[in-house]
Amino acid sequence: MYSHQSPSSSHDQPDQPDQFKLLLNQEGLRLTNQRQKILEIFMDRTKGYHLSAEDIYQHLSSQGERISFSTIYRALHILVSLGVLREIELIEHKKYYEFNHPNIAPHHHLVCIQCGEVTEFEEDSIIDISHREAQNRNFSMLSCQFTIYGLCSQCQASDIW
Amino acid sequence: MYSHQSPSSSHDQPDQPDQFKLLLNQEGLRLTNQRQKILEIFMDRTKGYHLSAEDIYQHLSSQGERISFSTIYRALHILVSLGVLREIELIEHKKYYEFNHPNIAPHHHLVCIQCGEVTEFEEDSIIDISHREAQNRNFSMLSCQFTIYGLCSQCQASDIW
DNA sequence: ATCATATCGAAAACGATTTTCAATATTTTT
DNA sequence: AAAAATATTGAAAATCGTTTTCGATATGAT
Repeated sequence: MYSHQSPSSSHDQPDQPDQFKLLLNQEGLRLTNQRQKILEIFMDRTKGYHLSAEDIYQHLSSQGERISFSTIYRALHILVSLGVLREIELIEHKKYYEFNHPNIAPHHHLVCIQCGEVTEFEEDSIIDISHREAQNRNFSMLSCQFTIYGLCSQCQASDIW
Repeated sequence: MYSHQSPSSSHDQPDQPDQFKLLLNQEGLRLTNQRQKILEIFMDRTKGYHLSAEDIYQHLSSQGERISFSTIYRALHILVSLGVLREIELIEHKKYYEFNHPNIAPHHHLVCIQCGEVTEFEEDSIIDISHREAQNRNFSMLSCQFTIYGLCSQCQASDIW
């Protein structure tokens, strides 16, 4: 079981885990051990920006943490609904999640269909276009996804066709 | 080889089925009955622009045609690889196909996440942006997909939240 | 403590798609 | 026109990422 006195209560600095706890509690949800571990992975940018459920499972397993896919998927859904994560589908049939830092501008993706490398780019006009097109049709826009598929320079070089 | 006197040779106007046959034959493939039926659906625009495998199955079934999903999926893949159809993923985990009329400019989609209504729009700057971003990163662009998700005017009205 | 509720993991279910495989159809070769 | 080679078919099983079910467990509130 977890310790009674939260490890963060001894700090002065506002503690991110506590913020997440609050967010979850507001919805009657709990910041469990597993959910905390998942959040830690997203906050550690060295582990990648775009993580799939599989990636998370691998990360935690390699640290010796035992977690089930059901728990991972459930946590991801919750975190998306709370606005903590953003869900994107870079490869068909596979969802990726990224930390939804509110200060970070919305961005779009370039995907290499060979090696799977993902690069981001920002482009304000995309959002402008989206808004304009949505308005033209009396749509209320909720989100948009713009993805460019191609071959990265390395994969272009290694391809002989 | 193919029939000696092609049924279209009596026409002056070039016959589309024969063009498809040619296209397929060039790859050692055959324009079978089932493939022809599928093509007919796409050419009849009153049946919708964006069709899923399920849609095609329903259309053919309602006409009394018997066809299996395996055949539909196989045909769709072939037609995409030949450039006859274009594949898009408007809803997660579900692919739609549209006739890839070469004279029609590339277009993008607005999807109502409530009722599923799909509207198209053209916007040349999307392609321009794609090319620019791809070049910036030494990507060779193969395709891009831009989709705006939101609520259509009707679904906005019927929603009380 | 006790009760209500949230969460967990394992395993089964899902849904769209893909593959396998034996039977059938079409084309090409004789 | 038969035989041989090849492509296509449908039914059923397999995939794959994801979701749900369910009984066991953990947490939070009274």
